[in-house]
Amino acid sequence: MRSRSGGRPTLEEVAARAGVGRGTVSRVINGSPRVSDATRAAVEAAVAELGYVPNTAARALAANRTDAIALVVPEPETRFFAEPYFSDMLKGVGAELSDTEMQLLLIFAGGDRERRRLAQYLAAHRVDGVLLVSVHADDPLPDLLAQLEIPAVISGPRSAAETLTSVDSDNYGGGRSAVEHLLSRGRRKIAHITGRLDVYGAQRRVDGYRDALRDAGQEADELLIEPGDFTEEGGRRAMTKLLGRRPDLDAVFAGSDVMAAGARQVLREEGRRIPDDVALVGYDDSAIARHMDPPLTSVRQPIEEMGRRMIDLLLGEIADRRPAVSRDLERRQVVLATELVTRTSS
Amino acid sequence: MRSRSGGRPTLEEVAARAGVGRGTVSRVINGSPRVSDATRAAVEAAVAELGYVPNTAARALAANRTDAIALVVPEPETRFFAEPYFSDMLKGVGAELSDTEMQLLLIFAGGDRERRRLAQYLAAHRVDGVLLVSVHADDPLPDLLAQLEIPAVISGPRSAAETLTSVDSDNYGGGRSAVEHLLSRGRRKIAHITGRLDVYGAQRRVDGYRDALRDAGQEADELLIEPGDFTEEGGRRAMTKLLGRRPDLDAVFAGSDVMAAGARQVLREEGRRIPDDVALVGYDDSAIARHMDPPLTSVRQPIEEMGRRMIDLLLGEIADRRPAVSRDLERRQVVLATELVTRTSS
DNA sequence: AGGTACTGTGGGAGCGCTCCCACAAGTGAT
DNA sequence: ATCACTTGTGGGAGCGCTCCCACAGTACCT
Repeated sequence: MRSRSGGRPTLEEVAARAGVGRGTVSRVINGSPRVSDATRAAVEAAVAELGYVPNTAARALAANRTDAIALVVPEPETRFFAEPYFSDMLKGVGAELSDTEMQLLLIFAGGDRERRRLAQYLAAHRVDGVLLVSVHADDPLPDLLAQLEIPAVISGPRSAAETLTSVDSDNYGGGRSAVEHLLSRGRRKIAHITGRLDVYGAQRRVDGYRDALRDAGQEADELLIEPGDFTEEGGRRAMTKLLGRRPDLDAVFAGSDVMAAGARQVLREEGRRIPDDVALVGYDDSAIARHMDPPLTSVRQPIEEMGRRMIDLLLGEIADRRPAVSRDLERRQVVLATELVTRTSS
Repeated sequence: MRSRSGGRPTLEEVAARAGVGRGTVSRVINGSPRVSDATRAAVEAAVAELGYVPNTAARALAANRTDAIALVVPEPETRFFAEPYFSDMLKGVGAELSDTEMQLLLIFAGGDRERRRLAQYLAAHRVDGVLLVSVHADDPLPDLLAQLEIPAVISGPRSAAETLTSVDSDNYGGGRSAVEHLLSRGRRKIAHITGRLDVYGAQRRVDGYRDALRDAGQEADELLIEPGDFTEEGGRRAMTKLLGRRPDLDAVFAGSDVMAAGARQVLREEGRRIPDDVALVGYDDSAIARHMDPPLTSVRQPIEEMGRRMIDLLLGEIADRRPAVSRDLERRQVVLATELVTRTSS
């Protein structure tokens, strides 16, 4: 029961089979309401009998869309797998996309070469939209996307003046809550190991740290702030420096769980007990936090939820752009609340 | 300097600009040798001036190919991120693909729902070929691919009678080498925690284990063999059973590092020293093996290399099929050597 | 009765390529 | 000079859809 030339059945063949025109079949396939029930049933029967599956290439050509979006990770694969952040986000993205026709592509653009390939790829408009995660302040990718007029949503704005639609967690509030928690536990000399400061979110956590101290009538002591780089080794280095400068510190707020793990090692080596001598708070509430000894108090970001919201917004942008509708510039910056998960390290 | 209607430039426009015909531009774009140097230069100049990028959809429609291949993972995302196996394979795949026009899609098909979506996807011929990893014995996916006549390469054949092109590491040899190593260290009561036995590779490791013992004049003791499931918890369970049945065992060969980690915990709890009382050997040589205490002797599989070979073979199959050339059925089952990495656990 | 509106349908035009046939021009043997 | 190739080139046809215009049919107003 195969069609002409042994190939896959076409719209036209379905139309012939159902005794209707091409347009009608197209309408049924695309769920247009302007089809009578009887006709719809006839077409659906023909589709089933022939095992018809639309030709995506033809559709893409005619409709000028691809029904695909890309999750672009401007990091090497290794990093992607190492950080649970991405896995959680992917879960949210996948979930939100699962009742859609959209196909998700995962594109790594760590090196220069991959960068160039990606630029070509985007220039060819091979995707309808882009999800951008983990972007640094000076990354030109967002501007390229804007120039190509490709709908895009960024996770973590590059700055307060981000022009792209973005979804973020409340890094400022997260930083505040960590410090407020430590203050409430009676800590007074609270150090902060920051993330990479060219990441806006890390910057905001520092702001939260500062303001929480200020609101408690305590000006931040610059010697208690040491920049890290989100790695374990960076956490170790920062902790060592902090202990050298302020041996009397009684708490550490690290900008990520991984850095907290590094800090913990140094504290142990120096004979400081956690939390008795020094309280420790991390950020991300990743698996590391739960398995650390002692279990780590950490600021949880709703990463999966962020993934879902990003898809929401992106699909919205894509839909908006289709009939060249006016775009509302409000509510393009979504910020989700964080939550402090208290464990025995503080 | 943009083309008609503000859209992207088309082949036709490039042709006009270069003062040649459409066919000629197409030949240049596709690297046909049948173009004079002067013409080629003119076309390339026009392409550069207009910033021409071919429309993939149109090409796909006209040429009946997609220039995309899928890496299908019949597991939930979680598993994918948890096991370093996938990350290494992806690295090899990416590397081998990087000087190609092929786009790689990553598709997870853990649940039933995803399965059905994937089937639709494949039926629509949205990829030119498929890479299949981690397939169980009773998985219908390979047959679906065969039926749809989609080129595919499988990592780890389903059985000795695998019909699909496959790339595998020498599981049999790996199992042998682990046991031979333990024998050479003077161990005589060597237990084996197997992987999931519906995975052909796990089965083969058992075969290697058995044959190595037999060749040493020692028949395998069935009470020393306990099936696991590749998880840490499974390793614990199996180890507990083995110790119960054969408290005098002096070595354990685990079918994966993760299971070895589980076994190690139980051995510790039972007060057995590693390697003094019980020698331990794992499989995969993953990060776990290096970081274990004591560092774990393990059988290394060249996973990245496997990824590269899979792409090689797949691209070959795709190319072969294009002009309906006869296919050679030899060398369709590639087996790569494993290597025992000796550390202090044995 | 005529008008106006809406609903459902058919099919032409066209999306931007590749494939392939036709053909001009050049090359070398006869 | 003729023929037979080869090389380089132009452009028609067609890939399988979507978009949209045209139009028949029906419904409901004047």
